[in-house]
Amino acid sequence: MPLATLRGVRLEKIASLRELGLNPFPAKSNRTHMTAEVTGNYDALEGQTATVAGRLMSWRKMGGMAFGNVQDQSGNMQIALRRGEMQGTDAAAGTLGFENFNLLDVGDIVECTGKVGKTKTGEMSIIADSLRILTKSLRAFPDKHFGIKDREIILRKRYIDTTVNPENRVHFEQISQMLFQIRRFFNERGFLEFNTPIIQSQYGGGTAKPFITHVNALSTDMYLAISHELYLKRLITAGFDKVFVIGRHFRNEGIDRSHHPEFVMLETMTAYENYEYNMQLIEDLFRHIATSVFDRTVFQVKGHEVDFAKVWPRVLMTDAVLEATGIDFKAITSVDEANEKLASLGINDPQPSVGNALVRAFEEKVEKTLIQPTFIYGHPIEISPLAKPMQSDPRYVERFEIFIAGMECGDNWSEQNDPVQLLATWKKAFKPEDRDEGEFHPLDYDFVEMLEHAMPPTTGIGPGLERMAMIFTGQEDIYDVIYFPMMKPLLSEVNKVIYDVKDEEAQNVKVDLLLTAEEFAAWLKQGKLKPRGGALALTPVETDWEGNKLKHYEITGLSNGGKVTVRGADVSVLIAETFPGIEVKTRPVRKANG
RNA sequence: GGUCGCGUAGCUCAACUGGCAGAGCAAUUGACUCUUAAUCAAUAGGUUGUAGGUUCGAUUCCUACCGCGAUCACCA
Repeated sequence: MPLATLRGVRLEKIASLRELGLNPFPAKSNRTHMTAEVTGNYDALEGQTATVAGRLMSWRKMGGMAFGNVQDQSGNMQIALRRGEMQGTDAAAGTLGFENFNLLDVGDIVECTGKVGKTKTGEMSIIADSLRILTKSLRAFPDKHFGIKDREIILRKRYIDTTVNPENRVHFEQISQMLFQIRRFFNERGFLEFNTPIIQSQYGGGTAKPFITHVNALSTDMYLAISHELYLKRLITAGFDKVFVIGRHFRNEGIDRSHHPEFVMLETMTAYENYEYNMQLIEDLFRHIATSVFDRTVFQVKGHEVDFAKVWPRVLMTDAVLEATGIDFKAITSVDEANEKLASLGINDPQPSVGNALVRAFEEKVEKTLIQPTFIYGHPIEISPLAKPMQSDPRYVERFEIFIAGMECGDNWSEQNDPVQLLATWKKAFKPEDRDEGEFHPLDYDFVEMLEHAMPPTTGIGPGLERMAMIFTGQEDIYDVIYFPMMKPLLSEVNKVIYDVKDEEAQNVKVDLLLTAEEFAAWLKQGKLKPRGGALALTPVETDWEGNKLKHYEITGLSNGGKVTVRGADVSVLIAETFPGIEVKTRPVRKANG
């Protein structure tokens, strides 16, 4: 039967319930017990009256007897209903009698009151005195035996998956517990939790492509946070010596099994300590989560057994590379020599500095071999503009990263608090054309001014919570530790029919259009594309495809609500001619890979 | 963004080399007072992701688009 027909049957049942005087969507339940409370305290509750409520997950009716299973947050238990021994349909009490059970469907939210008891087969059940429908469902859940396997449905409509397959709820509950235990861990150590801005006028504290947004009230472009670190440092200067944020981060970059554009990172700042303090702090944090949430220290991560009880080795990056490749980057003094050594490792990708070459060699030859939790420290200063140089060798900085099962799980350093040095490093690294390209963030003079008021010696850690969750819950895809992962918007054809969505309206749901210059001109002429507001944003994009430079234009603010990409010709003149009054904001040329 | 793969009933899956699109569950109707993937009988359910093309004939072959996945690049 088509979905729309199945739904029509349910709508008719709702009408029938109303004819019987029953409200298919009452406001309140009379629940007295969770299902796990009943099954867990059966001996104490046997014979007593209890009311459970939840989703009806299965339904077995046979003449004068019926059995169902009710699922709530705590678990699932059976309800047993017998004709003649339970209340009939009663508008005043809101109860549904046996004679109207054809109006009940699997998937409905129900409430059942009765005696706690066992059926003849010995299953703990509520022997029903009465049944109420608390919410009538309009759509059928997937088959309870085969469940839901379509990856797209699992990701787009996770509520279906975690209802039909309750075992998939478990690791999300554990992730919630992890958040609680992280807060407890830091609170117990005297840290204060702050909220820092997500919409920031400058993005800083890392190198990443930002999401750009616009604040109408201030008529200015702003950025979604790529990091919260610069705000934590302002708090340190303000005299809050131990602070942390569980912050949402947004990076407009690639998506894969360990990267998601929106993610959560724990960031801390501790004054009057250096990076060595943090090594101990994060080691303790992992151990605390392992024992408090999971009650063990050994975990299976990507097929490896990882033990968080052991002391984590601390290895200099140069030593790690030396051991793996025989190349001692400490002894290398010129870029050319470093690149020759790289080439000898089969890495034909010349780097701009000795430090970059070291990191390249490390990523290629060492990173994936680090299975047990390991600290790699002493990063080259070229890639660490915010960290303090090591006293023993100023080519390297007081910084460490954590690797577990070949995955980077945190980046941490002693913070550079010399404002003159920092500004010099920034100015050297910053190139205006790299702005918004993820190469380096813009110069933040407000931050430098803050440092000039003296920020005490400080250190911070920044483990990504999704990766931590993947390690502890055994998930190998970041999409499985994010309940609502990012998906392209989609309005299904069947929903267009059911909800009577007109094509023009549906077009608002579609995001991107790809048009040739001729098509674009035609669409403008036909009035298919019109500005939504008073301004349009135009971004020229230059694509380098095997040496051929191609150019296209991305326009946002036209009536389809998404991005219009036009190939082949400069459209700014055409737009200006078609909409004389419109303000066209031309953004800098963006470079993309072919 | 590149490359490769996938998309069939509400769900899980069939359909050989291009030849009448099928089954189980769910749904509807009926039987059944201890079932738990309840059982039994009957009925109904499809624009094969969308739009084109090739062909006497397309779920199958071709093109474009939409969505998802894998992988590479960038990044954490």
